[in-house]
Amino acid sequence: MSKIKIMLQVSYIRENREHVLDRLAVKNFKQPELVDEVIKLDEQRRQTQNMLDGVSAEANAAAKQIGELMRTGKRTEADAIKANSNTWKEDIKKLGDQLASIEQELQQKLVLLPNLPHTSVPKGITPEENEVVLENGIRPELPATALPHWELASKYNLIDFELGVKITGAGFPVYKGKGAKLQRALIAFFLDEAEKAGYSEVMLPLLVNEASGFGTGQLPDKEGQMYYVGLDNLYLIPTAEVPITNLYRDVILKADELPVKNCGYTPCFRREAGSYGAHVRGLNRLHQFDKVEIVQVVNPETSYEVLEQMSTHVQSLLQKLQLPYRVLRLCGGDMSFGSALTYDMETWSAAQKRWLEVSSVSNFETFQSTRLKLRFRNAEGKTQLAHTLNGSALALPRIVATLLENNQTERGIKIPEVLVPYTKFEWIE
RNA sequence: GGAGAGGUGUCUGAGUGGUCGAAAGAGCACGCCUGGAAAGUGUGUAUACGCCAAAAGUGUAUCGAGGGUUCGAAUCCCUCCCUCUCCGCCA
Repeated sequence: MSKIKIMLQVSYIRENREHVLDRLAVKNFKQPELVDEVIKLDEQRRQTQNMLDGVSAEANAAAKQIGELMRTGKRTEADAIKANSNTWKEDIKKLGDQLASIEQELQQKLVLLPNLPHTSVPKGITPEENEVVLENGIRPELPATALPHWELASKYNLIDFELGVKITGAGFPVYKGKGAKLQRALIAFFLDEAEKAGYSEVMLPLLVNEASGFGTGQLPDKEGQMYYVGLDNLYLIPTAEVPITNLYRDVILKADELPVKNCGYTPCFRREAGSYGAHVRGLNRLHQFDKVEIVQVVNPETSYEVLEQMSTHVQSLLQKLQLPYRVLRLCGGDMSFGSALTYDMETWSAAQKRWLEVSSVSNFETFQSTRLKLRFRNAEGKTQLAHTLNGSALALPRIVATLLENNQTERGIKIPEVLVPYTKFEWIE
């Protein structure tokens, strides 16, 4: 297993110490002292390498000389130089070990540093401090007899949660009849829309290796959130982001290959350890769910523009489904470890009377590309880290939840027009 | 699961101890040739980390990973990982 090194960002930290500290504070980062520790270790690293390089250069030159002398038969002179070799060897070994352990320590600290938030990220710690960017659509007023989606699911025989418990456990629903068809319709609809927006579809492995987990930042940070297949040392993907983005691990793209735009449908598996209670009923929080993901690899100059485009795309889906939604700009404390700026899209669940997160669109800037070693050749012909972005477009369960709840009528549940060509039925009765 | 083969640069592929960061070809880039293209032809074409204000330059490391032998390792030895082929099983 090759070690994933993320040294690429060290020089940035060294040269922008104040800015790094300033940004980390917005993310409410608890160990700012790590920054100075990293800078100090990097200093030691460079010193040590300098010494090591010097000794190695001497030893290399001597070895070359010995070769020359041996060829011309001057054995005595060769032996004289050989006498020095032990000292070099010891020094090289010693300095090499030292360098390795410094690098390892540096590496361990570096992975503890979250990505720096963008300047537009609001300060804040709790979800309540997220900034509402916009709200769109009309929240339906339902009669008092309106049912939450889990009751609708059972009334119309769409989803069987108990059967899922029997065959697997809680959080693994069984979709039946029109419930199953609705899943398939949504997946096809989302993929078609993504394709129209220029994303090319990929179908992917649902299990990934350790290197992939590190590449997108799930490891080591969120190890406990992934299902792990110990026998083969593989992880079930928590999102298609992982296999899609890792397609570009260890890749140097040509400038004209950017932007890379991919979409993919996969089931997603999340252990969701520790989240139980009133808010996880029905489809609100699952261990397995379906999602269409969009991913872009772009030139850093355009990444924020692209983030807006992706946000617009996700919103267009919600508009077409006629679901009331709002867009949040996450505050520093609520953002994920690797993100520089995240928009969350939430739909209004009219029976539960609360907002449900259905998408999260993020710009990771170079956080992932550093780990992935994902670069492109810029106009000057030099390699440069690309920016990566991804977003859900969309995750199904909460869409289904709001769709069932908001569209319930006395006759049954009305399917949004855009979906009818996919479901081939207009009503769930 | 059993047996065998193998992992070299963007790719194919040579290389069994020094002159090897690595032949040759393909691809790609730029130039010449051409009315234009093809063909032909010339040149260039890995990455990271140091040193240097920077460019130029230069040092070090990297031939799956790690360790060992040696003055010197792509090449020899050990361990691990991965891929392929055949057999078995199988959607």
